[in-house]
Amino acid sequence: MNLKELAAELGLSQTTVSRALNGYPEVSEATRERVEAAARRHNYFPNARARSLATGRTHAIGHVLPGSTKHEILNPIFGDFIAGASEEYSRAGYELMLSVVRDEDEANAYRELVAKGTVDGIIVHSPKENDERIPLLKDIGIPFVVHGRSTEADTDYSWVDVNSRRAFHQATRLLLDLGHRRIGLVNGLETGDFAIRRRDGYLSALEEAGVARDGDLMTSSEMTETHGHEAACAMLNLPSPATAFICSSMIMAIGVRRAIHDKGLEMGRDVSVITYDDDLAYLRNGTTAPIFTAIRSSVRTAGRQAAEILTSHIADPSLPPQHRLLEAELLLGDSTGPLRGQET
Amino acid sequence: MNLKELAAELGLSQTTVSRALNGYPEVSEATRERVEAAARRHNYFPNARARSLATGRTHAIGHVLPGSTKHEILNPIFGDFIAGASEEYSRAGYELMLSVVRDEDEANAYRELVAKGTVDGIIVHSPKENDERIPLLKDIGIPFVVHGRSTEADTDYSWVDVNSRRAFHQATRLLLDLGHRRIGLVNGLETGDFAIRRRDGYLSALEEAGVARDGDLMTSSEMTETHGHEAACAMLNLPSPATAFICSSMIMAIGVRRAIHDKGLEMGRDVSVITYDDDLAYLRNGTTAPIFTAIRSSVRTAGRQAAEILTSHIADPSLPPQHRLLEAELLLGDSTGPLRGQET
DNA sequence: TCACATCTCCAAAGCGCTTTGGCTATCGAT
DNA sequence: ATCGATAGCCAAAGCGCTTTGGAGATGTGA
Repeated sequence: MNLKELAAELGLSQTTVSRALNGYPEVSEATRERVEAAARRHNYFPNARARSLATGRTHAIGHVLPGSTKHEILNPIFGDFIAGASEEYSRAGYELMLSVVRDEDEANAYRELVAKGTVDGIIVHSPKENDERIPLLKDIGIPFVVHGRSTEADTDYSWVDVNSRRAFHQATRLLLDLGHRRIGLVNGLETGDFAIRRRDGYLSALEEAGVARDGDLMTSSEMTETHGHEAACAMLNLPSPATAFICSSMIMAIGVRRAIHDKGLEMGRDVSVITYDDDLAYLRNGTTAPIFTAIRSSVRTAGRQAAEILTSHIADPSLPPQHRLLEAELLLGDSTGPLRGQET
Repeated sequence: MNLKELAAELGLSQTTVSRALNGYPEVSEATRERVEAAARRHNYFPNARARSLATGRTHAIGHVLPGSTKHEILNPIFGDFIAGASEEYSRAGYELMLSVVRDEDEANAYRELVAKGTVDGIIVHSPKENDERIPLLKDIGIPFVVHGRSTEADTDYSWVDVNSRRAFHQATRLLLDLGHRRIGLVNGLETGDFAIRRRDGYLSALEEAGVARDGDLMTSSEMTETHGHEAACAMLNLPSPATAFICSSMIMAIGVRRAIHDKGLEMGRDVSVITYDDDLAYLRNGTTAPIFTAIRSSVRTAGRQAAEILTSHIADPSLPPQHRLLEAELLLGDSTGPLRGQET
């Protein structure tokens, strides 16, 4: 069933039917109702491609992710992020187009997406330091929102990000206050901009406390359970072992916990752990009380907010870039305690 | 830059330019090269909406997921599944459209997707027992592939699935052979069809061994770490406690492992654990040797295969439904051992 | 030289919608 | 009775592409 057929059946012109369904005022209430009833009856929906050809708007948002190569892993927070974004998309009537692209093709992927006219806006995932995609998208001139920020980018653009510098500063500070001096940082890949901010927060807290940094207590790798385990094992076997850890994700923290157990130690009593917690639906940090002491910020919320900013910019391209800096909350769980030996 | 402009610049008709770019034979090699060079130079890509309006094909695949409500969690395997599917999509020139839909809207979502003409085919995720979406999609008449199967559906349709009945049978059998009789099943929600098959495999192995089923040793819940932990705690505290566990996902197994440690026991020595392993990129079961004894099947492979079937059906709708039954492999790790007490 | 393929290209229609620029009928005001 | 405004509708153009049905140029064999 298409517009022409529907109009024919109603004995109306296509113009009138179209206007009736799109809520234009120059059609009487009576015929509007008649049209709407017929549309429902025939399960009529205007063809999206035809509509977007006519209007020039696609009502679709592109999400481009790196990760089709074997070596790249698909970020596990992505699921929750789009779940949040989808809340806004379904409200505002947008579709979500997903492209998983090899890193080296990414710039082309954006150009192509825009040239082909498949999307009205783009969400940029996991920006790198001084990410070249930002000037590229500015150049192309399509609305976009970055999940995270790219330091040193000198242009202004919209982003949604967590104040992870502050969060990691705060977490490190807590461990320092508990007496810990050998604090291991189990970070994600420091090609990602957010990982760099986290490290900065960690380092600045150490510096404030007059604790020297130690390269042996800092690792950076893909955020998997096994990497967390390996990193913690190494740090626990140092001549002067780590007594506390800060992890960049729950999954890594789980690996760290395993390393602590392997060593015959107990988390919270012998070794303290604080983890960053994206509040993922399938990886909750305890149901009632938190298990890990954690710096938490919902990535689902971030997704929703990014989508909100983007749809508002598509609706009104003259809007200035918007920023949302989400503050993570520090939740005390059972995985932290005072430095052992100090209490005796 | 659009076709008209490009044609004007080349002094050719739109027809010729279009044919040149689409590889039709009725254009000379010389002009084809000239056209292709100009297209590259101007970064020209045919507008996808216009093309699909003209051809009737959208070159897009729809993935519909339940999960926009607070209570539903987005399946964490989804990321890897689409990473696999995307390999095929980018090869075959398809886009991926994602809809996250509330459960009650799902039937409508499919109808709308098709009526709007936004996709050429659909991948159905997490089918339920006797899922009504299958007859619905057959009725609508759009190519689709189901990830998983829906038992008792009397119609034939394309699917990709793991032989999880056999896998769970085999895993249970191994534990029985090791002497275990109190084997806990920590299953996913048994509204999902795959969870039912897994339970069936577990039960049939028990029955073959003449071991009576025990409701206290079987749980079914969302596949989260905390649910795994809770389930295992309860089963370890039974008057006649579990001595072994079979888990439906790595994440649950991690929760089970935590419960075992909480109890002061050691996994592999005191209590055995076998887990199902989707081979997720961010949750590898060890890098070199497996940590958990596991039944493994790559969900990324499943995604790729589902996409392959779907694109082939779109290319030739007369093809009969296709099925891929993937066999999981049982990998021995350190989490299993003979029943304690029997060895003495 | 002519008839007939064969190459290479083109004009125009059409995909299903929105939107511009009318046109007609009605009604209140003059 | 006339005029202008307004409400309600419509015909047709146009979005950017593909594809049908030729048309002209060139080559081939009789």
